[in-house]
Formats: sequence, C-alpha cells, structure tokens
Amino acid sequence: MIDLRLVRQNPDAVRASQRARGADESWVDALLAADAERREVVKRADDLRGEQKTASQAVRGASAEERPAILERARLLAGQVKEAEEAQRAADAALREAHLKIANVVADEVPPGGEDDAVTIRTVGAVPAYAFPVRDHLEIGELLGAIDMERGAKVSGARFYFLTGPGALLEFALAQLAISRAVTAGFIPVVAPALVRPEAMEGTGFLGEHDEEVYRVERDDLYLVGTSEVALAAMHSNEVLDLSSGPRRYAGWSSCFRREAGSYGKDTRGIIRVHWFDKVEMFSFCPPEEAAAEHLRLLAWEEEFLTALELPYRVVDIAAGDLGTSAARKYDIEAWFPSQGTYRELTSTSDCTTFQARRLAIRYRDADGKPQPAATLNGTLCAVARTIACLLEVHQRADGSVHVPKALRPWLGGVESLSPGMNLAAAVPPPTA
RNA sequence: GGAGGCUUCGCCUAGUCCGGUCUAUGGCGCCGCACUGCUAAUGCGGUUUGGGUUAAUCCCCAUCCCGGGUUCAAAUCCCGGAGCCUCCGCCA
Repeated sequence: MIDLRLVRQNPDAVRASQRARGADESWVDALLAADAERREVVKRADDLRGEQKTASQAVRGASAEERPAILERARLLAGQVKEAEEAQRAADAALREAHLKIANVVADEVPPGGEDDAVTIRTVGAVPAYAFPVRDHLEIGELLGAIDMERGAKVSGARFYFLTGPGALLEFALAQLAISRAVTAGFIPVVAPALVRPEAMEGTGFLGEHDEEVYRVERDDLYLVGTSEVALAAMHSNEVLDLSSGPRRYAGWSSCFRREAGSYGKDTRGIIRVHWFDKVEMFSFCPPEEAAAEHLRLLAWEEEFLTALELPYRVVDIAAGDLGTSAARKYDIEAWFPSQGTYRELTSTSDCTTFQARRLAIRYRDADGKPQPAATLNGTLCAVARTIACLLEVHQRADGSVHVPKALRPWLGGVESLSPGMNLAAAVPPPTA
C-alpha cells in the first residue's frame, strides 16, 4: 500500500498516478475521506478508553458506600467504549479497503500510455539470419525429443508439457548457470515454497485485480505462487532487516503457476505461455533512496545473463498503464524469436518501492535508528521454459541440431550442440571440474 | 491424523494457578554520561512498536503470538485460530 502521509500532503501526486495508470482518481478522495473519518473515530475511542480506565481504577479503592455509584458510572462508560470501538473497527476496515484499492505511485520517468506504449531503451545483439526455413521451438523440441506437449495435455491439460531428454538437461543447465552467476554476484540462493498463505499473496499485491491469475488450494486456504517473488518478499514480513551493509539480495528457485485466464488463443503453441514453469528470481531489499539504482543493477544482471546465452534482445521501459499493482517502474527484456519475427518478453524487473514492504511490515533502521519501510525489487533471472523456447529457436541449425552457448556448456558435459538422437550421457556435467 | 507442552517490549527471562498502580521483573546486548594513560572493569541514566495530538516537546490510546468473549477491570479466566517443541501413527 502507498504511504498515507503522501496522500495527505500531496494528494495531487497520487491522483496523477492514478490517471497515468488509467485508474479511478476519485479513489484518492475516498481514501482521504476514510482517513479523516478514522482519525475522528479513533480520537473519540481513545478519549473514552482513557476515562473508563480511570473509572475502573477508582473501583478498587472505593469504600463500600461509594462503590455502587462508581461501578454504575464505570459500567456506563464500558458500554460507550464498546460502541466507540465498534465504530473504530468499522472505520479501520473502511480505511484499509480504500487504501488497498490504490496501486503504487508511478515513478515520474515512466512513459505514459498502455500496453502498446512501452519505450525501447536499447536493442542489443544482431538479429540472426537463417539460410533455411526456420522452425519454431516446438518443432525443434520435438525433433530433439526435448518437449512433449501432447502427453503434457493428456496428463495435466492444455498449457502443460513434459521436458524430456535434452529438454530436461537444458532446464537443469539453465538453473545451474543462473544460480551460479547469481551467487557469484553476491545473491543468497534460496529454494522457496510454491504454496503460500493468503497474507503472502495479498502482501505482494497479487490478490487485487489479478486474482483471476492465481491458483487457489481452497481446502487448505493456500495459494500456488505465480513467481517466487511472493515467498521471497513474505520471507521477511514482520521483521526489521539490517541493511547497513547494503541491499539484501536473494536468488530464489521455485515452480510458478499461472491460470492464464483471459489469454485463450494467445501463444497456444509450445511452451511460451504455460500454466507451470520453473524460474530463478532475483529479489532485493534496500533503503528506498537506493531503490532506483538497485533496479538498474537487477536489469544489468538480466542483460548479462541473456548475453551469456548469446540471445539478441531489447530492453523496454513499461508504460504506466501496463505496470503491475506493486510496481512504480518496470523494465522488460524481450528476446528475439525467429519463428515469430519479433521480440518477446523473457524477463521483467520491477521496483516496488515501499509498496509491498508496507503491507508485509518489512522494515529496516534508518540513520536515526528508526524502523522504516524498506524498498523491495524483483527481477527474473531465468524463466526456464520460455528461455528454452528462445534458445532452441535462436540457436537452431538446418539439420535440426541446436548450438549450445559457451556459458551453458559446463553444465551440459561440454557439448557444443544438441542434436536428434544424441547420446545424453555425454551431456551431463562431468563428475570432476 | 491422535496426545501433551509452549509463545511476554532485539535475545533470554519473572509474572499466568488465585484478574486490580503489570503504567510488565531481572539479565545480556545497545546508546549516553561519569570515573580512568588507552582499552577493560565499575557506577548512574536511557533503550518495544504502532496510532492520535503537536511547530516540536509534553501528553493520551493501544500493544504480553493473532482474533473473539466474560468483567467496572484481562499478560492472567473462557472460546476459536496460527506457530514452535515432544511422543504416537502415517509417509518421499
């Protein structure tokens, strides 16, 4: 949730943000009204509680004669307090509801517009030319025996898949590469739970307008995460972090689950858009004033990873209307998909400023030693399924084999390419380094 | 799934049986001051987190895992929930 003090002191900034997102700016005034109402009600309840407290203290020392009158007054006050507290509860709930409705305040530099108004910041790597008709990733995956969609559908339904043989080895190789690069950069590797409580889901902002996207396990009141961001953010909920020696950074591995409601007909072929995939996610806690710089660092790590995979890409600055609830700013990296002749999203990094931390009560001590909400940031290091799809396409050859980027070879037994009918035993890391 | 125990202001802890200056005890840690060649030790003082109010201080309210309830009054009694531990059962 956003900072209430900002809403009080500069409501116009919040209204402007709502406008930029294409959201209702009258919600800001509703929030202000709820805030004013709550403060009034709280004051009344506080005063009454104070009076009642004094009255009940008096009961103790009262003589037998005084006692009935004092008790009578205390009883009367107790009734009033009860009413006042009920009013306070209602006002608190109303404020919270109004507060939760408002998405994070958009950063000033964010481009205006919606989904189609992302601004390309830079394009890196040459788009490859092929002297043969290109295949899409599924054709290549099937030739290699790497992807089995039909059986995925048989077992689990549409948008599920099996990774088999070289496909499965690729998944592990990418995971190893991503984690080892992250650890080298100072991230703490984490294997995170994929099922979380409602508080974690709500705290990260995924239960608002996006709850259609989320799988819910009703029987146990748990949710399947769509990204390990959820577990990583909630990991330090209700804690005061020590950030004096710099940002706290995690590289989390988990499976991710998405209902993909409303995406019927989009990307129905292959493993670009699926209900389940595995992902290495970067997550960072830092003081708010460092967040923008940290955001650029996450972006840089993402770019370095794609460069290591020898994938051409472009970086886009997402427009205000296309930002997630928690994000103040977001960069996507889109990599080249030859079969589609276009760039498609491969990673995404968001600066959530203090929005998530406020909901989850994640704080740090500022220079004065006061606990303050921390900033949280997240960024994809490697969304495995989609990365495999991109790799297969970009690095395909006429004979159906696929070039293995140098960075990935140590995790694939040193092989330089994957080819149909290959000896899998040659493509696992050797027992000694 | 069954039985029992536990959860107190950073950490440890007293208090809970039997409700009332608990406005929560003590230790450790931390901060300040004093003393002292330096450090250490010692002494004194301070040290939960929110909300309200304020120019700021003061002050007020809440806070003993969370949510309800009983009562004039709840850390303490009752109900529900969460987490941790032990044992049994089951299980990769």
